[in-house]
Amino acid sequence: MTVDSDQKAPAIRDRERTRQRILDAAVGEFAAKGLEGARTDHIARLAGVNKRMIYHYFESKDGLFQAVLEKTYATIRGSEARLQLTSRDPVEAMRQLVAFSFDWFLDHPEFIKLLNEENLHLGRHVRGSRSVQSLNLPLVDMISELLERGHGTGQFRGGVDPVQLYISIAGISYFYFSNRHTLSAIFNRDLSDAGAYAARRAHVIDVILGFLRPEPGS
Amino acid sequence: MTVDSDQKAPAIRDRERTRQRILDAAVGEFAAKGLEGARTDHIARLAGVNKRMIYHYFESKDGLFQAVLEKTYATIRGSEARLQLTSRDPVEAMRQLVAFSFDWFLDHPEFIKLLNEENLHLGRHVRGSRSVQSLNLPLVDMISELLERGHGTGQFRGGVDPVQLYISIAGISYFYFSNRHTLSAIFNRDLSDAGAYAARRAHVIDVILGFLRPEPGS
DNA sequence: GTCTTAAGTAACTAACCAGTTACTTGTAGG
DNA sequence: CCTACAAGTAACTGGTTAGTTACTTAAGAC
Repeated sequence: MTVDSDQKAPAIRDRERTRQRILDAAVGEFAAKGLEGARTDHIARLAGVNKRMIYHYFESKDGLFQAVLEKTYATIRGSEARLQLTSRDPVEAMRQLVAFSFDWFLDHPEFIKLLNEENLHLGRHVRGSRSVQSLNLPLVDMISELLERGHGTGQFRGGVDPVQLYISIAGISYFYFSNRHTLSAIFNRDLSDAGAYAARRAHVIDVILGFLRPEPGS
Repeated sequence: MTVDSDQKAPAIRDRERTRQRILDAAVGEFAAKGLEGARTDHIARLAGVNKRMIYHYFESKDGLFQAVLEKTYATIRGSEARLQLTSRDPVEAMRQLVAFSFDWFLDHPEFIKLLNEENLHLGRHVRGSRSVQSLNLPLVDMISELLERGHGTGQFRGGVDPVQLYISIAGISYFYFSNRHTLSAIFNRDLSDAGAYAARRAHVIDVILGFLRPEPGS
């Protein structure tokens, strides 16, 4: 009877690996089914791990969901921090920033699903998380810097609150993706194909840059 | 033994009333707990109706959820149709339209919750609903008319797709409300008080009207 | 080597919940 | 009046599921 016969493979014990496998499986399951819809048995099976391990490492289903949120936030904040706005021109740099935000949602549908779910639950996991709240916000800092510099050169209007603008940049893309299914049904038009994405991307950039144009008088 | 003793009240049989009571209770329950989180027993108890009646009138939990969505959409479409843009000036009228959209989300938090839930489920109830798809879209028509008229007077830029603009107007407000809880945690700032609402409302109007200003050259 | 601790397992349970069954009762039409 | 049918009820069921128990086993410290 060798190790690779039909016997169970010898259990390799690796704290970090097991934790990571559970987390990866949970992201998909929670994004697809929501917090109540997700099944811990299914997550364990996907992760190739005994269900008991979820409770060993994350205490509860809610604990696991919180860990998933923390991981997701850490990932996007990391990418934001690494974002190099290659152009020194504020208008071009802002265009890149808005495009980055749009593309992130396009490439990370699970991010949207998880945030929706968390907000349906009134943000109780995020509120309980030191980790999420301690992450800094690279995009808001970049927006501040660009607004100031662009206003200095006369390319942007003044008096724009960077946090409001951040929410607008995120929201104008986010809503399209998060509500794609109901919007598609209402407009009887598939908003999920490449052509629709390209059109939306161009529009979103137009709106933000159009808004930021300086007042005629100033 | 009179009717108002501790005996059960005589069952009044009223198809429409019972249906309506179930529907009203279900809106609250689904908005608060989501599709999986909602409990049919709880809906029945809230409605003061036997649980069997849910299945009598709506066939299944999913059927009830679909009916709730249909009711919700019918309500907003009705309000949109009754919207009187009092100003003949396109800029003023657009301001009113954007404000209407913002205020609707503010006054109807359940609308946002239900749409989020439906999109988490890939819009399967909306897709199965003839009723939702047959509703026309008064706001899109109004936006079209305003865009055209405003471009004619030189107050608006040209070449704006009314459907894209509709999605932007909705999204820029919607995201703020739907993601209020996570945003509040991230910014460590309460976005749910009256002052925050007023600031957001002003910003949203600014963004849309700022975008719509005509190109300097044209 | 052995011993302690943490990783891992299989089987279980208590609670829950969507949907059903088998029934009673109010009411509108003739 | 009475009867046919729809409205309404109480109690139940079968399947599911988060979380637990009682246990075994790998691996690092000394």
